[in-house]
Amino acid sequence: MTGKPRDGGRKGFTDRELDIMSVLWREGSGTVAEVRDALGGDVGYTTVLKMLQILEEKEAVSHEREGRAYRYIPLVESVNAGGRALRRIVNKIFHGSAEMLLATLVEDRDFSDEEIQRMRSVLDRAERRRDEE
Amino acid sequence: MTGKPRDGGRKGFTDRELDIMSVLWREGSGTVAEVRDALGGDVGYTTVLKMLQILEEKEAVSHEREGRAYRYIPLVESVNAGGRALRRIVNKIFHGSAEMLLATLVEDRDFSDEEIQRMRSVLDRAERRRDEE
DNA sequence: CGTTGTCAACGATGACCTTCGTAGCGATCG
DNA sequence: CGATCGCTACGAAGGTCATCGTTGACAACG
Repeated sequence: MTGKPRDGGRKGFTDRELDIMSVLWREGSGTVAEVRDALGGDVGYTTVLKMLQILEEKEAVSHEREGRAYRYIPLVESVNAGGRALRRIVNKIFHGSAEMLLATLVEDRDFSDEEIQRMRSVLDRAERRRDEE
Repeated sequence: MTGKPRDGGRKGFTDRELDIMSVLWREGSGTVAEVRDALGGDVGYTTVLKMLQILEEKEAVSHEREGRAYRYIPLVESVNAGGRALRRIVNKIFHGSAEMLLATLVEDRDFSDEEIQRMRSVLDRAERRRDEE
């Protein structure tokens, strides 16, 4: 009857936590009020504050004083969080097949030619990187 | 002080739930004992049963009798769950950029030439699908 | 027929998530 | 100066998650 241990660091974000991290990644940093505004203002001020304090306890963000308020700064990088999340999905849902993942992604949404071209370039770069070593 | 409502259907899976759904997707179906074995046997029988009952309550699986036991069958398809999870990630972490997502994916792991070729084919198909309509 | 083993149902437990109410503190306004 | 405002700190409330103990059925073994 243990429940899960508090994630002292490293794993994943819950929905609300991800909402908040998303704002910080996009803006670079944010005070409580700024984050709350970016979320549309439909959550209470103290709720956002509490989430930020919990995220700090998990070492996902830190803060520095700015006037009377705190400015919160992400410590975890979005690319790292994204890599973890993608690994989880490709393993648990697509049985390790990146091809199936990509197929699901492109079928899910209509991408422009430019987007598809850029994705192709990503694959080209990956291949070139492979070849030259 | 509300907490989140129990997800009566549709959204996402928690870690353990995903472990279990992953087994059912891979095997097609499973009894409690089969799922438990597939997970490595390091969780209690009643834990697995309970999770399956919760998943059934969420309408992610159903069951039919098989001898004295129940056989659980996934109702949610992996591709749908994958699509939802990918949308969440691309929006919240990669700010809507599928290119960034793909770049993170291919940098995270070393793919073989065959895998990269297959991913390229996925993009080709997507483009062809776009052109012919 | 009693013991043993497999199985589903139920309830409890402990940790966490998300939401706020309330309080305290300093600055600003009137 | 007193009221108010913006801010952080504290803690509680109600819900989920993940785990399992216990119970009761039922069948198979000896």
